[in-house]
Amino acid sequence: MPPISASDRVHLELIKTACSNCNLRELCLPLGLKKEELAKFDDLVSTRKRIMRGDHLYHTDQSFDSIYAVRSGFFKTCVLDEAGREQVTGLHMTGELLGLDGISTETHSCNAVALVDSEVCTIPFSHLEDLSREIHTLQKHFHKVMSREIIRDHGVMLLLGTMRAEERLAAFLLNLSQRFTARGYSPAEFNLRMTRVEIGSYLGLKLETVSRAFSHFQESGLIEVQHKHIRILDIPGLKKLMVHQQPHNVRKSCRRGFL
Amino acid sequence: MPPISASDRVHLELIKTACSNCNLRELCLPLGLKKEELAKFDDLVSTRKRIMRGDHLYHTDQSFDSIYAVRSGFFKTCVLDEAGREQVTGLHMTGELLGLDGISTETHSCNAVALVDSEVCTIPFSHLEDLSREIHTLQKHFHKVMSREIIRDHGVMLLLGTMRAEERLAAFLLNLSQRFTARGYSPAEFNLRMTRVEIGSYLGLKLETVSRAFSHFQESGLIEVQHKHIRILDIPGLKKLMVHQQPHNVRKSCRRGFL
DNA sequence: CGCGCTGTTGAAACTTGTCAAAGTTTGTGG
DNA sequence: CCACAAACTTTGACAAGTTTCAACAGCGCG
Repeated sequence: MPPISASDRVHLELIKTACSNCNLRELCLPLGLKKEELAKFDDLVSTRKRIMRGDHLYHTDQSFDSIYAVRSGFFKTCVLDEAGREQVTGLHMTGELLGLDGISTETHSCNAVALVDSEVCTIPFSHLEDLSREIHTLQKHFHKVMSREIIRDHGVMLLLGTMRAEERLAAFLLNLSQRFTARGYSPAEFNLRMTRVEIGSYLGLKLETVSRAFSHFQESGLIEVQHKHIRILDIPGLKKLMVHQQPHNVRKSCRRGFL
Repeated sequence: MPPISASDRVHLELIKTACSNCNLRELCLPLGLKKEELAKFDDLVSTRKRIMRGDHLYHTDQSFDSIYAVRSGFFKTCVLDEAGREQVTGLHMTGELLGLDGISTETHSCNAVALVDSEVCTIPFSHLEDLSREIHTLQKHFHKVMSREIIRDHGVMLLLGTMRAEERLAAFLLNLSQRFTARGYSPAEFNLRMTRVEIGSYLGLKLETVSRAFSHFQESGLIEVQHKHIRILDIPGLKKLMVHQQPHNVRKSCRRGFL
């Protein structure tokens, strides 16, 4: 929690808060807006917020009024059950939207935690609804974003429901790789921002299993692991793992992509 | 596939298609609409469709233009991976919306299959978007429905990621019970519309495991099973299973509900 | 009436989880 | 800037849970 200097910084950065000159425009909510529409959108997204590593952007049961776009950094969202078991439901990087879970009950139903020092743009939801009644494109795009989240969730269900440990980790790495690529980073080399426990929680595995799978991938020459730093050496090899590794239930037609 | 009589039936039923006198109004999309708004909504939802048991309402890769409200019957949605493994992503009963997955890419990303003879109301999506720009309440409610779907998905992830077989089945039965109750049916007694394979696919288990869990619940006096007919004898007992059955990782605070 | 589909049950195999110990990294405070 | 503690990771051995394989029972349909 930065105490005094924070407000200074916020002032400084308000200048850049305008979506119209944000380099994430193409990944983020204002995608496809015309110049004058974008100007209206700029008014909507007026505040930016800094979240320090380990801090919550919001908690379960906290009242909902805004969604957030990740401006920089990395977040996890997770739910807890009655027994205190945690399930990581998503890992969110720049340009992605957080908080959609809160719309339904006007109360957040998961926790959003920064995995590194991060910044988010706050989008007051009722304003977004107002504006999306005006701007066709915005309405459409927002619906698509929500729908995309549902599709992503289905991919995770497929992963959790049908894949074995190493397939899950392969799918996870390929998915990260693809998302880093979309953001202009290397597809093959990146730093994990989360711990083995968190990866395990996302993939429905224990940390030891995750660790063993990493080690095994390394032995197989598929990747190089050094703690949180990953270099993927053989993308096709990882992909093959996902299709071939299962024992013997090859049926029917083949369809959807992973994750 | 009903060949000739179908069109007759459709005619007959068009009379009742109006949402304004549909008894599912309170569960379905037009929830909360005023009288005159409801009239507009009636125009939107003009066609109803019959889907016979085992038939698809839509397929993966089919182009998207409408969402559907289940008027009667029971559906599953499922995704297939490259290897042909199926994951059931949802089981949908009356009043629930199908097809939200298609909004994102304007192509469906899962299969929707009727588990019994069913009827759906077709809601052309672009019309829905038009109307929800006019009718505030509709816009808000639609967003809530999508958000609720995301929350449901998180619950399934929690189930798949953290629960053991019997906990999953207990959660599943309690969830069904609750949804039947919301529709005015008995909380304790119902017929499963899906096979053990489908239950297993939804819960990330093999059919044998599902079968064994059913048998075990019966031995424990928690339920009575006769093929697809289920009678729940001990709801609190099932709930206890979900919290107590895990070995020994009780930590932290407790929060979210199941499924 | 029998064939196929669905469901049940048992035994063995396999995958992942659990427990434990030791090694590594990171962050903090001196 | 180093040292130490805490957090994280790796690895092994063993246990537990789930899947696999197989055989059989029940129901429904032609």
